[in-house]
Amino acid sequence: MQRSDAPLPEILKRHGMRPTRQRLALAKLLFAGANRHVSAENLHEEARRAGARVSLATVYNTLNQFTAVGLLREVTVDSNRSYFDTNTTDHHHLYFQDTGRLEDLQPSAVRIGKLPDPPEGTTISRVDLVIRVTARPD
Amino acid sequence: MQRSDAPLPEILKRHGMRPTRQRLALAKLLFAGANRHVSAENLHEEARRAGARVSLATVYNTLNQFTAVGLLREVTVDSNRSYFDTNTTDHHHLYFQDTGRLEDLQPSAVRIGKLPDPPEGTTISRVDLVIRVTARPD
DNA sequence: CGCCAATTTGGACTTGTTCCAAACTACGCC
DNA sequence: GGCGTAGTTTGGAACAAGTCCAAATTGGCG
Repeated sequence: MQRSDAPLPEILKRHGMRPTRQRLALAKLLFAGANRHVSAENLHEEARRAGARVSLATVYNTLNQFTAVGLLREVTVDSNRSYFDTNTTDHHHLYFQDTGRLEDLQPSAVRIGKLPDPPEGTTISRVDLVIRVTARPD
Repeated sequence: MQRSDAPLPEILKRHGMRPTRQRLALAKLLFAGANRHVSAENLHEEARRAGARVSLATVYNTLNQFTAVGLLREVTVDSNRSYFDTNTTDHHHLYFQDTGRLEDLQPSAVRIGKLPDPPEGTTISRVDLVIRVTARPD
């Protein structure tokens, strides 16, 4: 399930970024397969294991850039680590508090029946819903 | 709008904590008035201004203890700072991305029409919904 | 090919939070 | 009311995530 049929270098250029070796390696990990949720450390480690020479600083830079241009979305579920989601379409999350695992929910799994109007002078930029679950005790 | 009619020392004891000078001072700031959202730094600064001699470490300890016994709830809206909410009843949040301000929503302001069943072996511990707003551009 | 702006990088730095061992204190007991 | 002790507080060290920076590298255009 590829995000787009365009080759990765094209996608990067289209968003005003040079297709460097590092960015391509990270983009490949992020976008080649199914949707994913990654942290910086997490992706860095994976890139190294895959043989890519990428510094942690570059992983941070790249994740932030990808997020800025809309290729990724940042998900805030844990106050001491950032997660990035390759699924930028409208959807919500399931968070396993015990393991830190984060999963997408089908958009159809949740229906929000009513929302307040945003305060005067503001617009809603996003509505995030997170279902936190723990192992059932027994 | 006080949380409970019991005096603060009683509330602390009831939760297995000694009513120390520091905890009382912080509890007073947190629970004496309307519901609030605080960060550790934030509350520490306020306590000092109010003349309480409390170390930052104690503020962290206290916030964590209060949260553990259910006097506070942690709200995750910003991945590099923890917020604590004195309102522990069921409700959702409005977050002003520009200013970092966090507000409670009336429980009635949001209706969640449908939720998925939790995965086998897990139970839902909490459902958090955050409406993120920004200043309307113009 | 060669140049220059964009990018990458290691390491220093910052910020939020926890840890720790020593000093302090609430409180039950006599 | 003093005492003893377990619970608490504290400053500072330690930690972890993330950003900054100046130097080195590299992609892309002429």
